[in-house]
Amino acid sequence: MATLKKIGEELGLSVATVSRALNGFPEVKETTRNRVREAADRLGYRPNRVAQRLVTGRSGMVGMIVKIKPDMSADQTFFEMLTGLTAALSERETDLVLAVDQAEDPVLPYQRMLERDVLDGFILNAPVPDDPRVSFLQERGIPFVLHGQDRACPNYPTFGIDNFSVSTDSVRLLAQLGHRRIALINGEVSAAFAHDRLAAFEAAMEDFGLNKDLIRTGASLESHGYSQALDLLSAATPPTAIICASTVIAAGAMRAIRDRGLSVPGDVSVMAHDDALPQTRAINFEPALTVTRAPMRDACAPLAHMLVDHLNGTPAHELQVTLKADLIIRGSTGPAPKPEISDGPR
Amino acid sequence: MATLKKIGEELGLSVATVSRALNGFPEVKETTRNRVREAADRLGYRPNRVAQRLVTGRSGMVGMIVKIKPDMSADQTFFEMLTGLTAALSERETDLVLAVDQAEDPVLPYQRMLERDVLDGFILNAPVPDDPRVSFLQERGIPFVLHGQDRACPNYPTFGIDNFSVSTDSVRLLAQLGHRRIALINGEVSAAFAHDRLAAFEAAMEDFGLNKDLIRTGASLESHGYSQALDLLSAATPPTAIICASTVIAAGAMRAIRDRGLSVPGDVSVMAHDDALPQTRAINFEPALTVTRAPMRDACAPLAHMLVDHLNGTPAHELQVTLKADLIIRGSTGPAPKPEISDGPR
DNA sequence: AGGCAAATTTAAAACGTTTTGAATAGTGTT
DNA sequence: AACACTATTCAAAACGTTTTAAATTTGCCT
Repeated sequence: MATLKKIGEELGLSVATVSRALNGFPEVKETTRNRVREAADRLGYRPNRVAQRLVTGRSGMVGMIVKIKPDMSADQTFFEMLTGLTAALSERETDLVLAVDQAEDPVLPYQRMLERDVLDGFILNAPVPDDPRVSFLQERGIPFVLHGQDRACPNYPTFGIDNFSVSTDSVRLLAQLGHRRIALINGEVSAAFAHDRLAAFEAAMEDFGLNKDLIRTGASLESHGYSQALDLLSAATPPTAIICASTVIAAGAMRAIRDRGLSVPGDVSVMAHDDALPQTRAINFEPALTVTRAPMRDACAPLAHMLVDHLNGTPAHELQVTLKADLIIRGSTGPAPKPEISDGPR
Repeated sequence: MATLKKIGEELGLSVATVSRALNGFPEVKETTRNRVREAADRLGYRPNRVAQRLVTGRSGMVGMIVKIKPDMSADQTFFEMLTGLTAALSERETDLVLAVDQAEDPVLPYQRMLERDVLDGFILNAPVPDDPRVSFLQERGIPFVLHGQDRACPNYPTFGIDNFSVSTDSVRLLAQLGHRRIALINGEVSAAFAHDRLAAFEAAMEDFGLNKDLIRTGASLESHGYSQALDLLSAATPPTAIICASTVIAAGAMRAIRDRGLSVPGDVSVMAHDDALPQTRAINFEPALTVTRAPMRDACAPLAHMLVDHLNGTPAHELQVTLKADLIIRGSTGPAPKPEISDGPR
């Protein structure tokens, strides 16, 4: 293995100069820098990361803890995230150390990982409102970046989408199409994103003077979408439009609508939020699904770079990105069916 | 952070003694060792892994590359493996660095990972016959452990199951039950395990003087099991027993048998090899599935420990384990139906 | 008490890098 | 030719550990 010393001996230079030459310090003469670069290339020099880390006090590793479900499966997006994160982190000379969490206590695996290891920081995902992991890591001063959002004005880096606008845009679109009875089939409200979308849905419905009583919550499963939609449609005043928290739920909802002998969008408009799950593509729906869209995979690179930037000293308040979701109108939404007499407020 | 130096100053000892005391060297006096241990506990000492690695020349990280399918999903067992591996590796103070492989060239991701990083070794899984990754890593002297088997007499650590006995045991069981027409619905023969099971199936059938022409190969999918079984059963001389490469395939095969109006095991016996996939449990079949069994999860700890042992100098030939699969007889296998006239060799 | 071996401890080197403070080389001015 | 800069390079310390070789202490025997 070529080392700085070897390059120095080769050229009659000190290690200090060689180090600075390669790291782009301004005080080294250009001709020297070129000689050093040439020698480094020729000898196949690669900096010893372990030595770098010893002196800089950093480990070059960040942690992420995957929560798995009892059936040992994980989120559909997990591999996409993993791919994107490792790729982006490797650009910054950073490794991703993974652990799997089966514990009840959400902070325990983080605690264990900190004890065992020299991790520079964490990537946190799938936050719940007032996430205990956030306070845990903040108390100990461990840097992290949160995927999603938890508090309104956090003092830590976050990257997420504006879940309020997801609901607001959806409601506005449907209201403008003349829908009055708009249902929401939400995800688990224990998740922060669902919590925010619910609050925004209620607020938007109120803004438009609409009843906000058609709300269902549960897991992001096809079967949940199916059963909840079926239930909504069999009520005395069924919805004419359904907003689904995910394309998976939308798939179930559309199946329920068809089973009731109704059509999309003739009788019921359907839309969803689209995280771009590889298995359930909104474009492949029949008719193609109208969505608010913010692909999970777009979050990988920003998350990685924000965390490394934060480790390098960029203050948290410069590292807070909230993306607005795109609104993509396709065939699954249309004008509300002709209003019935009993529709309006009495 | 407490360091060796700090503990030494606290007790009036040199760092060398403190180091040796904590690492269990025999030449340090017991009373001293206890004083050091007490001080280390009291000060919350944790060895700086980066410093340890600098001096030992090891990084304390091993790599594993996950191959994902185009739909961004991975093997069903992946999370189970991940859980088991990280747990076992952490016992040996080793981290698992994960990368995701989407490349065509199987060695490219390994090359990239080696360039970028200071990895001590690799865990290789899902080998193909004459796996190019094996020769690649061997050429460069990178230690690794292979999950599964590739060659008959490898000179590297391996942990796998005896796929020959999987087929032999299955064929013997069915032959002893009087079956003459035994089919094999195999996995992709590109995988080493399927290749071995096929070879052993053919050999075993020959040993029993049976025709070995009822062989199908393909992906480990329910739909593959279904279509292949359906096809086999509609032949002129359908099988009376089907050996499936996995429980997933068996699920499809059993569905096909029922769709043909046949019963298990009355008309057709079904058995499979069981890697203990969490989603498809042999015990939950109706009737419960007879299997050769070797849970994937049992491989995690051995793989981890074998790799670390190998890194610590244990020679490869002491690190080669081939487990025999258990044969678990349940309700899906039974005596062959009454033989027809045309059965025997003419 | 003196001597010798064994038991225990120590100082120092090593790993490869970054960084501090000092030294040298180069340039232009008087 | 001496001076004052600035530009460039260097030696050495530091990070925290392991390990080698040497030094010290201890115990035992005469």
